[in-house]
Amino acid sequence: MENDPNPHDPSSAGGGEEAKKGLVVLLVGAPGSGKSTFCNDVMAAARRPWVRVCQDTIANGKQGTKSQCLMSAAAALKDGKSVFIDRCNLEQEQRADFVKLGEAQVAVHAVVLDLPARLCISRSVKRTGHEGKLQGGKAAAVVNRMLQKKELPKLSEGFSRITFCHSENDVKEAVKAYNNLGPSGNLSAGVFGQKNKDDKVQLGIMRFLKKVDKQDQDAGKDITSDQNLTQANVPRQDSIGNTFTAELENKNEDQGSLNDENSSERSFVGRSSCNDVHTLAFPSISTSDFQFDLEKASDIIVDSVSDFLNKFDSVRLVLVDLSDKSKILSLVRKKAAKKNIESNKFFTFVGDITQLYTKGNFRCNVIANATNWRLKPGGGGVNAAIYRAAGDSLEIATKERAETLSPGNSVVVPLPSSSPLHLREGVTHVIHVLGPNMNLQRPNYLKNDYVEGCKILRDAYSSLFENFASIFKCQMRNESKRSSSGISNSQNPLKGTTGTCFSHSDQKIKLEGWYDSERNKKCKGFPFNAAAKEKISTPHGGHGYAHSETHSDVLNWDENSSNLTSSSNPGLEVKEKNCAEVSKRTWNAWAQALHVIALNPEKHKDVVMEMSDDFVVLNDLYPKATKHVLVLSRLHGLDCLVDVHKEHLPLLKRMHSAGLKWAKMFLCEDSSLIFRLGYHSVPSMRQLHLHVISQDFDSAHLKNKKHWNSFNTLFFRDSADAIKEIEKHGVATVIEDESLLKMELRCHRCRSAHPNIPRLKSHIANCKAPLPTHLLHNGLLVSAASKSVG
DNA sequence: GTTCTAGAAC
DNA sequence: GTTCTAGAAC
Repeated sequence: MENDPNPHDPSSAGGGEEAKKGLVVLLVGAPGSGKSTFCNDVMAAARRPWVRVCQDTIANGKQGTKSQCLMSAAAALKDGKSVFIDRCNLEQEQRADFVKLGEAQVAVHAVVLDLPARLCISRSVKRTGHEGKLQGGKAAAVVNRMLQKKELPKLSEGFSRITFCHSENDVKEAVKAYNNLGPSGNLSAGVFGQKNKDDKVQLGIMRFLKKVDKQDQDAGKDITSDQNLTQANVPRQDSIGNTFTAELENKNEDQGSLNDENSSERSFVGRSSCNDVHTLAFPSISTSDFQFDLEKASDIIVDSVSDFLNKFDSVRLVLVDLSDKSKILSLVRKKAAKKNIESNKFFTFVGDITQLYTKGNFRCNVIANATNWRLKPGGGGVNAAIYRAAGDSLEIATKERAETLSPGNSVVVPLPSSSPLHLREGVTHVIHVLGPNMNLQRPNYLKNDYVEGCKILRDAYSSLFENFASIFKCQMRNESKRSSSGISNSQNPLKGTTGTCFSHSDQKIKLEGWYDSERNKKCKGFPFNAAAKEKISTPHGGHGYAHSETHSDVLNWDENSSNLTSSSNPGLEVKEKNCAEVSKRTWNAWAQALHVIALNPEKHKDVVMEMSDDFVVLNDLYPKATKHVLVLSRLHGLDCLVDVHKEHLPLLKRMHSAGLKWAKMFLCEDSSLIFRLGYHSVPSMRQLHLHVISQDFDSAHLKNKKHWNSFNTLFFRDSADAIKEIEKHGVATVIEDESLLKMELRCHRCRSAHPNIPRLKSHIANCKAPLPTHLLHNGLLVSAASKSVG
């Protein structure tokens, strides 16, 4: 091979030892962007041997495959030549294997021919005799479709140099640079010529959100035009551009551009479409007048926000500060980025919390007030500003609910519709919250006791967020009762928590009355005292979400009875009914397959990998990941998780251990795998079965939204959590809301949203973000590093 | 659970 | 024209 000069290469004779150092240059551009012309122009007057690898001609002049291109390129490199990869390379996934050609021995460059779409289309439409047979009318549609998928290359993909060309002149300059490159020379590393990298990204999310005018999608338009976008779709952008600073730019620097789409969504949503999303704006608690340490406070904010957002979808939290030089905002931004907090759900905002809508065009239906223990107006800062802006009605409404507040607590006050803050800003509730005080001039001074201080600050944020949740939970329940069609998924922020009305404010606070009469009737009967403790073993009455385990210790929920459920809870009534339906459910013939195997495993030795008296292990017939096995209970009558009670705990633990053992065995074969063990809330197949599934989700059998969401929403109940809950309450919380299966498609690592399964799959194949902290920290994953779970 | 397919979306 | 989803049938 080494002595087989490539016929495409005019200078394949090679050079001395130095000339053996090749270079890989990936051209990136739509059809018609001039990739082949670029290669030809460089090669016509090159000072080093080049090979052009073109997929359209690689198979004896005909269209070939990607692997043929890879082989041809590798051979040329081995021969000491430099290689142009002349294919569109518009998506990261398409580029990845070519980048690997470098293997640290050879520099890999990208030249991006990012010319106007209109120009590419007109060239493609006009040309005849194109190598890839892409010409004429068909070309316009193809170019447009390809450009929609465009992901601009990043250095983090493995390129040492990226040159962006936006005009014919830029192209000429780039040709010249590569022309002049001597046999042993190299061009300096870095990104050159990039402009306005968000152009396409904004378009992407606009399309995703179906906000782009139909005509903009027509073939002849320059779809990268920023002007079109803003004029057509983002009215009033100017009025808010200066104040809205939802900027977590450092987040996931090395992830694919779809994550960038998420960043765009963050600001887009903030501008115009958060009216229908429950949004809480809150100031930093205790860091101003109460002089709490900013570093510690920012850690607590980020942790609390992260915990909360893990529990709910379609809700937003906004940390607000008046100053654009705010230290707390910048600390939180930095830490939120580091923690991979979902950037479309958590924002920072520079501005006046009482004028978010009128000055910032940013609608928040709930705002938090960092108040004083007497819940009185005045003092200064946020408290004074909110009382002033809300008028007397806030003071009156507050008095009706509570007289005082102790540190670490909060109280919800519905804002009368006559309040200027309600009328003008659309704020429906104010949540007063009191944090720890480190200022000796103020009451409850903690004398620099940061152990106690941090605990109280965590409690304060937990209480604040729980109270925020209680507002939309009660509203939703009411809506769902009013509407026979139920709650649409897009507006349902619940991630499956058991519906409860709760408050974390002081005992004397009046809890009824802040929601409307119908809800009131339902919620009034809810026990707020220790009596509820006895009812915790009520079937399906456990807490809603595994994360609350940690909170419950801190907040002593049993004492407050705030998150307990009982049969008087409307959310629970619905739930119990559903559970009854599930247990009585009839199973179709196709759903009996596992049941049949469980009862007679010896007749299915072809599929059964391990057999014991009470379970069998088998490969999932349609695995949704590289490794996906089922640990199948053999107990008759135990069909799904809602059937499981305390007496089944030994069985559940044995199944868990078996699952763990198989995961560890797979890890010995491939240490890069990571496993999760759990149950589907509502299984499709009869007979209790535990899924042991690797988190790559790399499988052709993973085909639709239901497949994805059944493993990546609260529909999937981690085995370790289920066991803990059954130990504690006698039953496991089961999220029977099937709308979970219809949720938007989000990457299980970085939480970026994707419009369809193929796009999601190509993203997850490359996403390097860590798995969610609640899985990592609660021992719910089995990896080579941990090799343990639960 | 899967397969098939009409029709929507691109 | 191709891709993708979602609902029906099994």
